[in-house]
Amino acid sequence: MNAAADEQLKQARDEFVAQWGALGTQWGINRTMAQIHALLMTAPTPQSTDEVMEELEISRGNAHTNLKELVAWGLVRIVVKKGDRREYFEAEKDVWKIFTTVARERKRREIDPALDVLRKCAEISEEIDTPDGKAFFEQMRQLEEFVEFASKMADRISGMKHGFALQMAAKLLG
Amino acid sequence: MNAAADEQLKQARDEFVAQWGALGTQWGINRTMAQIHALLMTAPTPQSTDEVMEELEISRGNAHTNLKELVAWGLVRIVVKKGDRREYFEAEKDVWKIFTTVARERKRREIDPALDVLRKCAEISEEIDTPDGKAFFEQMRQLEEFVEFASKMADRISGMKHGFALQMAAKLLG
DNA sequence: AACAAATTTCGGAAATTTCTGAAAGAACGA
DNA sequence: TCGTTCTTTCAGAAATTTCCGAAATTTGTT
Repeated sequence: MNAAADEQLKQARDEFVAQWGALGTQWGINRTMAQIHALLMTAPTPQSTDEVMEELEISRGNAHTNLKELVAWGLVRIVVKKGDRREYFEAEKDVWKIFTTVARERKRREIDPALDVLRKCAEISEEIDTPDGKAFFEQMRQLEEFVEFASKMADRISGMKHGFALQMAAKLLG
Repeated sequence: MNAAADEQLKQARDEFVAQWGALGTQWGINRTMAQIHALLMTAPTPQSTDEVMEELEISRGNAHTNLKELVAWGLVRIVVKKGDRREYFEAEKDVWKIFTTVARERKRREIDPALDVLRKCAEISEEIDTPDGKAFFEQMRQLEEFVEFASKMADRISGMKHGFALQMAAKLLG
């Protein structure tokens, strides 16, 4: 039978989960969350909290917190099976959807707060009537302008359908 | 006199440095590094290690390590003044250059390693001849394809001149 | 060479983040 | 209502990251 194949697959998935977790750290998201994401992206069926705990050898609290965090990001859905009170978790597998979701979320968490800071600093420095003051204001204004631009681009791109994005990219890369 | 204006400017800069530092944490880079970057981006002249230490109230070791890290990123240049043995540090202030530098560096640190992982996982799963094995391989392949695409886009965009990027963006946003 | 001034390194401390394990809180059925 | 099963929360422990301070090294001067 294909017990050998199953074993190989398990090894490959374990490798992916471990490495994806390590990458997650590099990206500023926590290892467990990245591991769970990798696990669910490659799971043939939705997984329960207990299955995730067992697979990754982590505590219930840890599994729970990170699963819910992934749900909050919009990368994972909760699935309920009838006749079963447990929640099961299923990851979005479409790469373009994953990308747009992450882009939207990172915009919200990284770009928007930066804009707030820059606007505030531009505002409080606008009136300073010295050369250094003007230079500071100008720097804030330029940063603000750029981040605003980035914000709009992020909205645009993450609103695109895959096909359209590809088409645009082809023009860019070709 | 403009002692009042100077005081206002100092407050505005301090605000920017503090907030930019806090944002840095969100972005997965360390607070001090982000603070130094903010400080240098808004400094009228290149600053010495001692000036940075004093301004941010941090140790010499910390200042040194993070200054050199910023230099390694390519966001800060070392400047030498004649008749002075000290090194001074000056940040790139052009927002487009900052952006392309960060884009290149993040590609190198985040995208390229992910590609390696995905290629390896695709390779070791290619031969697995079961439905789940094929599904796993296919998922790896799709992720790989997408990340490769992202990699090329990053190269393209970070190689652009500001004017050209704006032009392209106008088409996208307009 | 001897000294002074600056840079670099690094062991351990401090701060922050992440995780565990257990208790508390819901949801549901009997 | 009571018991069972699953979910959620959270205080303290563990792990990781960041930082300090001081010693070691390098660079340049006399």
